[in-house]
Amino acid sequence: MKKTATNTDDSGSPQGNSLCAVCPANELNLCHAVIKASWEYFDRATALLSSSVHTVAARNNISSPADWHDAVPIVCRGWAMSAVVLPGGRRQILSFVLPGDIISTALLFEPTTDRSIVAITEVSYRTFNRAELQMLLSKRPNLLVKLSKMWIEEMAEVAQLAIDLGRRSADERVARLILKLMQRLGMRGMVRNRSMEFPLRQHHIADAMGLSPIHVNRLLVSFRRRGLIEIDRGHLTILNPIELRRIAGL
Amino acid sequence: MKKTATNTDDSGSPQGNSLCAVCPANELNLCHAVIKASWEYFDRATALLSSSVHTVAARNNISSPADWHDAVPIVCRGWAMSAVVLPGGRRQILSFVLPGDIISTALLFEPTTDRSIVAITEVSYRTFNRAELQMLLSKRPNLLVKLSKMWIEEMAEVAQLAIDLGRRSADERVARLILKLMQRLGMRGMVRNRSMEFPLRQHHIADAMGLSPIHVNRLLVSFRRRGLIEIDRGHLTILNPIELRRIAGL
DNA sequence: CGGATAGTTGAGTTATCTCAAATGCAGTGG
DNA sequence: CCACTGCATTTGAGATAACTCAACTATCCG
Repeated sequence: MKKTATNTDDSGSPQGNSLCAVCPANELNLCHAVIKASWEYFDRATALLSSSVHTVAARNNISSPADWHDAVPIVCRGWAMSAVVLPGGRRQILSFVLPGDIISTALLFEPTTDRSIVAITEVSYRTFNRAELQMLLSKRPNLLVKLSKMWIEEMAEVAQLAIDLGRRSADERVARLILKLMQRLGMRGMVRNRSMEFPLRQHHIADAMGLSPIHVNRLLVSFRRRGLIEIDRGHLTILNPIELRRIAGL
Repeated sequence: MKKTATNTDDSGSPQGNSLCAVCPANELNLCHAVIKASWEYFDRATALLSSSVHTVAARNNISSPADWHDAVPIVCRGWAMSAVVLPGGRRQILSFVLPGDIISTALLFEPTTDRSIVAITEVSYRTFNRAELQMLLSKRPNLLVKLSKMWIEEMAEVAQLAIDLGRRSADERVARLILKLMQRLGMRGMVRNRSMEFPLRQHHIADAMGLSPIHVNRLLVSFRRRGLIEIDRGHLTILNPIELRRIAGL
């Protein structure tokens, strides 16, 4: 657990090729944390906070349901997932955590969570002291408004998941997942030519969308045969966005 | 839209047989709002707020996705549901709103929501002025902590729904729904002898649990045949809680 | 009585799952 | 360089949970 004293990288706007204030240059390829409006504020503010950086190998746990967190973790690099494990080996992935995402907004207020956070790729994340963050929140009412928006958005995403799982077909779900991920990565400037990094295994898609991995396989094969997408060496390209959106019901 | 000026019913503690500070005696059979810790505070505070009472007949909309809300509604009496309608007539119920529930925590901060709120029974609800409520929040840091807990709980419920829909069998889901509703009503003192008011139609259960109404029917018939529950004239009784919990996976 | 809403039951269909086995691929160690 | 292991993907075959359609019954309410 290396600890960096204070973040000295507070160089200007986070857009374009500038680096994220949350992550020093040598740790981060792109700046993502800005994608949510709220983060503009955090970005400026976090330079004043103490934080520490951690790296976790693919497949390793970042946090378990029992763990106690005195710090709030934010992902700088890599993909993670937030999931719940049920008896019988069943698992439901509740969200994929992309660079710039706070791992769970609830951790801003509570030191524990009932979810497992697992790294999908190698993940670097930075943790901030909760007490300091809360202090910051109480001092700046603006921040609170932004936080509430962030929270509402997080809630809307889980609700959307419930809707997908409850009332949409397998095709629809998988198409939506792909489109959503591309949209989220797009906001981070991590999409080029409708192509994105795609480290998910088929069983991740299955556990996220409430399907069996075998069925996910057949769906993906079918999507490829129909010329909708292409998956190649960890990258996914959308070949026919119009048709894919139609299937997704958008 | 009748409007009552100020709530004059601020009589003592909300426990026991006393009446809820939020709802005057003649509108409410029992006091429920206290079940969440946060409401203890609201109860005392809301006597100072202006509010108005509305009544809506069963099946009628309380709010539509497009509606603009300057006020935050809280249910005093009756059951409602919060749902999203999809193309193709599909519908996902995201939560049942019971007496004492704020209709959606998000409405504290945002004037619109993407959900339909529909009365299941006749519903009385009271709306509070958002600006005043927010003022109150900013003045009392304690309230904010309570609010965050409330919010985390709401998030956990939606997440639990997603888990149920994604990774649990139909039996499991329906058993869990029944147990959860009884637990929630129990906290409000609305359960006697494992029996509760149960105004849900089978299609409500279906839309909440991502099933077809016919399948729900067969499940309920089977539950009854197995001596697990009894449904009679709008009341549901759990006859064999141990077995029902086993099916629910608890 | 009639009309609306809800519940029940049967029969047949289908989306999705489970089990099983084959293939490919990437890393490891001799 | 090869055998070996671990993981992911693919494909087949059969099972089943849940769905759809359709008809019948019950209940409520004006």
